[in-house]
Amino acid sequence: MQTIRGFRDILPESIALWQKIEKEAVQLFTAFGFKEIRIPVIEKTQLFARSIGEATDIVEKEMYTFADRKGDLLTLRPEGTASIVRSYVQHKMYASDPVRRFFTIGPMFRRERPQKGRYRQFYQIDVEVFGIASAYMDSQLIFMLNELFLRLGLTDLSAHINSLGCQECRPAFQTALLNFISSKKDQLCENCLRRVDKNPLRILDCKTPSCKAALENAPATLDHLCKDCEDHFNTVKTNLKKQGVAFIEDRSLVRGLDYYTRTAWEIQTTALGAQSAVAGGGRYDGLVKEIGGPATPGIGFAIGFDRLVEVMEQMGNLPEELPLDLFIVAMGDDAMEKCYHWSCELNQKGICTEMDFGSKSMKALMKRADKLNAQYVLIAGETELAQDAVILRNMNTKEQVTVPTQTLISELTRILKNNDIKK
RNA sequence: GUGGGUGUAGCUCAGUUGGCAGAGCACUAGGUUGUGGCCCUGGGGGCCGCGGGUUCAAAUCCCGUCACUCACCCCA
Repeated sequence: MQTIRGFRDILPESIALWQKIEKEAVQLFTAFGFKEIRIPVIEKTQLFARSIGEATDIVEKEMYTFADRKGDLLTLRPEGTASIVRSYVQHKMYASDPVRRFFTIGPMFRRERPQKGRYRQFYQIDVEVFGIASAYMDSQLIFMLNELFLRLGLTDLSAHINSLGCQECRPAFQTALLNFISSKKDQLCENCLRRVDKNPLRILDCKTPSCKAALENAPATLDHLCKDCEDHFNTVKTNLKKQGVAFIEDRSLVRGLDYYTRTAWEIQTTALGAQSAVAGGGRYDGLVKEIGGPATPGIGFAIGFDRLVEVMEQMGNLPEELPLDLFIVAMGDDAMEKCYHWSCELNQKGICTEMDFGSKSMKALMKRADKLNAQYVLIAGETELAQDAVILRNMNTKEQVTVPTQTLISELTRILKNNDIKK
């Protein structure tokens, strides 16, 4: 038996890094006023189809969709935004306070062909803001994301930003784009020809060389922004510049979800082969209304947790494994029983202690202590126990002291708590 | 969905022209009666991915299949 294709176990060896990233993210987001929200991993298919867009790759061919026993069409969430918007609307959060800042962390599912940095179950750290239309929110989110990467020690990432316009300016832009494309149709790939009717914006994002060449001088959303969108985008850029957040204005950045408006961005890396995006986001001012709420601006981003972990692993940026405070070597049945109780008591006091419950030779037990990187070893032998004492060995200095059993716990607590501070 | 690469011990990998299934690391026991790392000696471990075919004989050649992996596509 093994995991199904594209799914994987995250084993204890790599968990420390996941926890470190999660801790930094939660701390930072909390400082910016974000609250955690937890949402289901399954929703009605319709939710994703409506929000992400019927003609997108995600909805057309990547979703895990199935009928439950009653026949309802359900889908394993391919992204987090739709569910959070649904939650915002369902609980009528706009009524008591339309301004909300959320984050959530969890698995997403897309049935794509797996490769480096791409899995069918992958994790996202998701951030969403409702009720704030100002460009200051856009720049603040990008600033916050940038700050997280800095804290994690990531430097060779680049932020790509673009503006996709809004309901006002997009129709005119689409007309201009379609006009341009109609003269280049013979140079477009099959996919793009399909997109002409369904979602022409996506053609700009095509990586096929012939398409890229044909679209070199294609109109960009940036050249067709209405006054409001232009002001908005300028404010975002000005803020970022003043804050020292480096970015690249990328006119071809479109993104594969239909709900984006105005600012869209992506944080890219070269460390993951073809999978360049470590994080991506954008504004979605029409989505809340689309899902049945009042017109409410929204903006958010998602971080590819797995990819972030991989980038950091590649940089060798790994948290140190915590050493074991104490390993207990018990020789004989009487010693075993006494040690068992000491061991549990120390565990209760938060001292990382382990012992072996089998009857092994002392040499084997010492070897195990060494393997576990134990800082101290408590040796409970018959000779010492006969005098109500045990030996405490410092594994680094090889110093050994005899400790009376009466004061054992207090003595160990003292020594090992000091040890903790040193770490 | 399409294409390339790879599947042999827990891990990393050798395996010649088709001829007994191998190494290093890890594990385990001992050398040292009760003291770790280094060293030495022994031991356990294998459906050679799976199924079929060719052959006296297949890890090796052929066909199929599955998995992993990288890339296209798309995205986190």
